[in-house]
Amino acid sequence: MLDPKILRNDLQQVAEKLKRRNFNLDVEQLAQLEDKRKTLQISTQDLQNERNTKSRSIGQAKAAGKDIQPLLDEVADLGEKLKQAESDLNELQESLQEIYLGIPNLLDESVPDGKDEADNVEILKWGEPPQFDFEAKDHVDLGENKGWLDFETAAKLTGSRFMVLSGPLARLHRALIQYMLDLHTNQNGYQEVYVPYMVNADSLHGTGQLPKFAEDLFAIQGEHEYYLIPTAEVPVTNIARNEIIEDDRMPVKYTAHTPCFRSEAGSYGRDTRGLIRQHQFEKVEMVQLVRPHESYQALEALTSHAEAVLQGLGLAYRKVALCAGDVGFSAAKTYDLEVWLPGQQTYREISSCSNFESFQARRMQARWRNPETGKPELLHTINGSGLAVGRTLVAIMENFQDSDGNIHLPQVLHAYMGGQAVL
RNA sequence: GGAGGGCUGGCAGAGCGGUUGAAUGCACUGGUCUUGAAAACCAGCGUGGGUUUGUAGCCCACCGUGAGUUCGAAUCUCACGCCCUCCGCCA
Repeated sequence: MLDPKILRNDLQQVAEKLKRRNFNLDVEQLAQLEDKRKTLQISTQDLQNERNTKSRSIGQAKAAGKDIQPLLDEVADLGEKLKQAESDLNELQESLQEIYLGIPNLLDESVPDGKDEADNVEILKWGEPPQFDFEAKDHVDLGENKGWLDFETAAKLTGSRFMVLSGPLARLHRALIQYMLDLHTNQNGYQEVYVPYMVNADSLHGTGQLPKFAEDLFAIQGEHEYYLIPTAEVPVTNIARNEIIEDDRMPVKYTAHTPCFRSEAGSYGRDTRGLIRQHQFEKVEMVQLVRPHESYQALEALTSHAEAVLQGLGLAYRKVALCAGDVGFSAAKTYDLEVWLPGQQTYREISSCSNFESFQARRMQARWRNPETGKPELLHTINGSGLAVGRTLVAIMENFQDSDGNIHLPQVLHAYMGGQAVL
């Protein structure tokens, strides 16, 4: 959520900035509602003041043993008027809130202009895409030929966009998770956390998935209104919801491995082959809660932590800055890391690292105590994948295949595979 | 699933329906004292919002959440949520 104050004071300017993301803010409507809110709030508070004052005088009169009937007559119709005013104000504030919750974050000035992912700007390339003297297979062929990757059984068990891994591939999948967590905890200074895979609606409002993106989520049927997490970002970031973090604990750096569940409602035709786009996938996530003036520096650091995973695995990738039209709803700035996939002859997203500034923190009321003022202030939230495990598995299979369809594992994984170097 | 108990400021913990936004203690901040520190003493110390050029003043709201009773609710009623204890079941 944006700061309501800037929406009031610089509405025109905010609308101008939002145009960069192709978001049209109805300035006229907002200004009108805001105007109404102001008068209504003032009159309501005046009535409340009147009620408080008169009630107090009734109490005093009663204590003094005076007749309070005349005073009671005086406030006879006040209750009705006040009730009406309060409910009008409430209604108005709710509709304002609804509008506010639907407004995306303002972009950082460094975000390049652009309409969609085609306009994203490449920042750097790392590593060389491998050259094969044979026709490179994609991960589906490689996995199915070995009998380790099975979409048909998954379809029987559940439906489309699920997979069954078996044998060495299932182990490699697990090994990747261990490798990533160890890297982040041992070298990058993160604390590992284990969190629920189901969350309530408040948490999803906090990080911005609700109310706007409900169709992307799986909701649980039953007595509780719970949702399967679409990313660990939701439970991990919400650890700070309604909390005030003391300065000596800042910055807070969490990493977590969780499954992620996405309905992929809006992408029926895309990536139907393989395990690039599944309803259920594993991800190792990094989340940082930082002091506001340090957030952009932290975004660079966090992105480099994700890059370290790719570098450790020896996978060629590029780093792109998302353009204005492609940055997600809650983010102010996002870097994507895209790994080279020989099977597709292209770079594909494997990590997304974003600075949300105070956008999520305001929704969550996640604050830190600024030692300079002694006051609680909204903190900034940063997160990024480090990495998407399923896609990392794809990258390993496709980049390190040989002409016989064997997979040669990067050195750092050998220990996690019990010494095995080739699958 | 059954039976109880509880949710008050950073923490602990009071609170007859009427100047209670809330005693007291701890913690914290400033000051006095001290060579310095501690102790002692004095003072300050919640959050959000409105108005406003305003970190001034004034006003409003907030004692788990939401409704209700009342001129007036932290205090009474109802519903829900969460926590704790005991019994049952269970990885």
